[in-house]
Amino acid sequence: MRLPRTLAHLARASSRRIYTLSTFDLNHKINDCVRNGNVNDARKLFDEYPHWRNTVSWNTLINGYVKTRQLSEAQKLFDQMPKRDAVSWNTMLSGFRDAQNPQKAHQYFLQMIERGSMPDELTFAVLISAFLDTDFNVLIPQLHGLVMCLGLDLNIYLGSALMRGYIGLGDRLGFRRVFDEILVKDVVPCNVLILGYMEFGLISAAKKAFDEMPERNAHSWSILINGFMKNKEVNEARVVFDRMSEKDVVSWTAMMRGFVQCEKFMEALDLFVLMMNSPTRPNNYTFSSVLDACSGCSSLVMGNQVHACILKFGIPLDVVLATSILDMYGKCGDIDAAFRVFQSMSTKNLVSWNSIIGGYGRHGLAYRALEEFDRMVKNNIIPDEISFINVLSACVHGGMVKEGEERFNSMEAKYGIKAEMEHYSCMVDLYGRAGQLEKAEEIIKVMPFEPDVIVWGALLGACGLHSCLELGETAANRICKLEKDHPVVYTILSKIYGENGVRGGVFQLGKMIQKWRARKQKAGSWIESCPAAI
DNA sequence: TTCGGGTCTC
Repeated sequence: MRLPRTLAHLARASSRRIYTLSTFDLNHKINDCVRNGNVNDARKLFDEYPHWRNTVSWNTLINGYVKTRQLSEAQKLFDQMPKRDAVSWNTMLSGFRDAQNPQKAHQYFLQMIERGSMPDELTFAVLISAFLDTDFNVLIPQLHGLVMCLGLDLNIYLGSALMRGYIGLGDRLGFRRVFDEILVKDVVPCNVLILGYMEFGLISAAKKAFDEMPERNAHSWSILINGFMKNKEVNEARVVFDRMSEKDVVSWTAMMRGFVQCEKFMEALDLFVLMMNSPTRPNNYTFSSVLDACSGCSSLVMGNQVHACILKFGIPLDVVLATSILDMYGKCGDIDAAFRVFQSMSTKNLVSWNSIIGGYGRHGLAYRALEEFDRMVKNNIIPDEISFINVLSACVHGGMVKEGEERFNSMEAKYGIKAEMEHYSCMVDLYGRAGQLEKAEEIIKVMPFEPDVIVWGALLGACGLHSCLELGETAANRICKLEKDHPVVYTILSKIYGENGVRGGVFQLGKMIQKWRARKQKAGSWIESCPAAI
């Protein structure tokens, strides 16, 4: 028997109704899983109901993979999608941005246009943020032009990203023009305005912008503090910090970090103690800065306490924090502890290896430093210019001239790394200390830059060590031309004059010291802090 | 369903 016509209609209508409801439900459920970080559950739902999927389901799941850093899974899904919209492309772009892969972001953007998807404001916001601080940042003004051609709005997302783009390019006018052209502003572009002014050293403009803000949030205060610190205005930063009614972990950390950057290590540690007595709890960022402060004043006692504190708080030891700890031990004189931390790390990156190599070098264990360098290369980590600074200075302290020479020559030949001023000054130091002063002089002659104070200082130091009068005077003269009133110059020169029996020279130097009111430079050591730690 | 601004290691 056939169903009456009206009933059949009803059945079809209700099945359609169920169909749309279920797609809505499915997407909500997938989104809930993704928000809770359960991508696998989201995937199960996605696989279970293939007929209910629409583009939103695909996009949501792709976003789940992107957010959990499973880019290859995201890419697989993206390739299988029957129909991609701007959201799909934007999601992939944000994944490449988070993975710091501007090439891929660029490539996908071109594909997006080729395949006829229309980019929107967010596409450009994400793309610009992917290009920030990379070689691709030269494309940002072109993207800006494209935004204008397409007639897109300069909304708060796109506007803030563009402002940051121009800040990165050092384009003060472009940055300011974009701010003025943002149609409806909220607190974020105003914060970026302060950030930019501070970056360009326009402190009073930044202050004015801060004072005139219609509303402020935690970011505004931290940006201001950071800006003052960047411009070495420590006192101004402190005034702002003290004015803050609700200090959060970021503002505390920014303040400590600033003290460390201005080499005010004790102030940083004092602030840490204050923070521990406040309701705010430190995080891994805080501890990185505090450990840096411990290294700065070579206080193993404090360093040990901070390490214990990290364990007590149960802060997860990621690569960055573990590296900070090992670096602290290396700089505070406990190289064994540094190596234990290094060995215990399940993932090590280039910075971790550089840290341990630097630690061994600093302790005069040049062989160990070179061993670790070779072990690093074997582990498929490609050395950078800092690896070589550490390796070469290890050779300097270990007096390993031949090894140092070999490593220096391998830099460009093997790894394509151009030697910088620091590498050349290591070589001058290396030859100089070994008494090969002609070779040291030769390095200065062949280096492709105008030698700086450190290079001449290395040569002068070597001349002091080997009582070389003529070359010592040359080096001292060059240093005085570059930087007046350098106390070490007088100390070493008077030693050279004394040992060469040039009494007139000693007398003249005495007068010069009086004239410049130069004092013998103070020396520092971590030895005094060791016994307390044992 | 994609979303901007503040603190991290050599």
